[in-house]
Amino acid sequence: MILQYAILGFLLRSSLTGYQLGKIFSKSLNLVWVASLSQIYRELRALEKHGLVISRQEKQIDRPDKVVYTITEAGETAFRDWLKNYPEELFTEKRDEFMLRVFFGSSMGKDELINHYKHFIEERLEMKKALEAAREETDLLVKKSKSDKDQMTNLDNLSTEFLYRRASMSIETTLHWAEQCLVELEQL
Amino acid sequence: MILQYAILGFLLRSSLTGYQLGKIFSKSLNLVWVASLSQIYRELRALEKHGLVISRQEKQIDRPDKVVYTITEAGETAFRDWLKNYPEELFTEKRDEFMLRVFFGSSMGKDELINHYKHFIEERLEMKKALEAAREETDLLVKKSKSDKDQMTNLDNLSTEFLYRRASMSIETTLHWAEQCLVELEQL
DNA sequence: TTTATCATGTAAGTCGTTACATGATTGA
DNA sequence: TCAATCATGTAACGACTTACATGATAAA
Repeated sequence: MILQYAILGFLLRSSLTGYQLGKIFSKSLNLVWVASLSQIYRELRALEKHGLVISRQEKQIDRPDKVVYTITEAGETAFRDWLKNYPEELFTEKRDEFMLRVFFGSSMGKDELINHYKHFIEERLEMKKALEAAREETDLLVKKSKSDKDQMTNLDNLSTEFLYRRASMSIETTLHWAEQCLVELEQL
Repeated sequence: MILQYAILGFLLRSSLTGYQLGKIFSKSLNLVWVASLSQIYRELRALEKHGLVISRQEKQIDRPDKVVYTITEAGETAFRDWLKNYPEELFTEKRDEFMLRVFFGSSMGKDELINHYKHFIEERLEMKKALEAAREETDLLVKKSKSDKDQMTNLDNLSTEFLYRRASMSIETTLHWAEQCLVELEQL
């Protein structure tokens, strides 16, 4: 289960509660791998059953007690093994409702199809803005926490940059595609 | 359930068995929406329970009997309703193992990460070839079945063309991205 | 001779979402 | 005062995959 490795990857950096993991997922990994809280809680229990993480209860006065999970040596080994070996088959989901609608486009009228493309383009433009905002935010964080010399010299920041770049390029391409489709449809 | 609408969309063109639907899915819709046979059989039964399709048994001597499904008027209405309304939220899955690995790239060594990118690029190149082959095949089919005048003048062929174009542009962008990442990694 | 195709399905299990439950604190 | 956040989970359901089962024919 890939989600388990993602959790281990975060726990390798620091011990965390399920709730904190949920936050981290939605903030840093939302473009790449979505995970709901209840999923995270379940996988944490599964990981503990297999001895890849251990938990300890922490009492709190003002808030409910929390369960902090720490990666074990076995967990670190499992994570590193997974990470270093390129898999025979990469997990990539491909279920795209918009493309399905385009596929059945001839069952729509031309105007309906055009309407679909316009909506789609609007959405991508908003996604583009949201992505740029998120990117600037992480840039600020990096600048705050690192000296100028360190910037972009380590794998961590470079990988984050690559990730944003891919998301951005992907949206840009999709926009070009949709706009071109729209032009050709309207010429019809 | 979106899969049900996809099934209805095919049944609108002609009556089919579950097995035939499975073939059609893997041949024409594999880029867009994957569906396993057992899923298709189940959804066909669900559709029949709701009166959107009807089945009839057909006896065969040489082969096992088959169950042919036909769309009903209610089914056609349901499909057209779904198709004409752009949804508040498009279903798009985003769980990408490679990006997850890139995200945790700093937990790998630089060489391992480079190795990952090289594998990834290899795979995309193969996907590109496979896509071009599939495209030529459908082009041939279209030329066989249609006169020159009809070509690219109807929504059906145009939508198919759009679909391939998107897949092709997407692979191309991914390739550029990965190659650029590789260059920057190796400069490090 | 073995593999692929035709044709149907069941069963078990995994993965994922949504709803429910509790209850204090903090900010608008 | 209301919503949001912190913090933990359970329960139920829905979607999807994989393995199993059967058994004929035709092509490599």
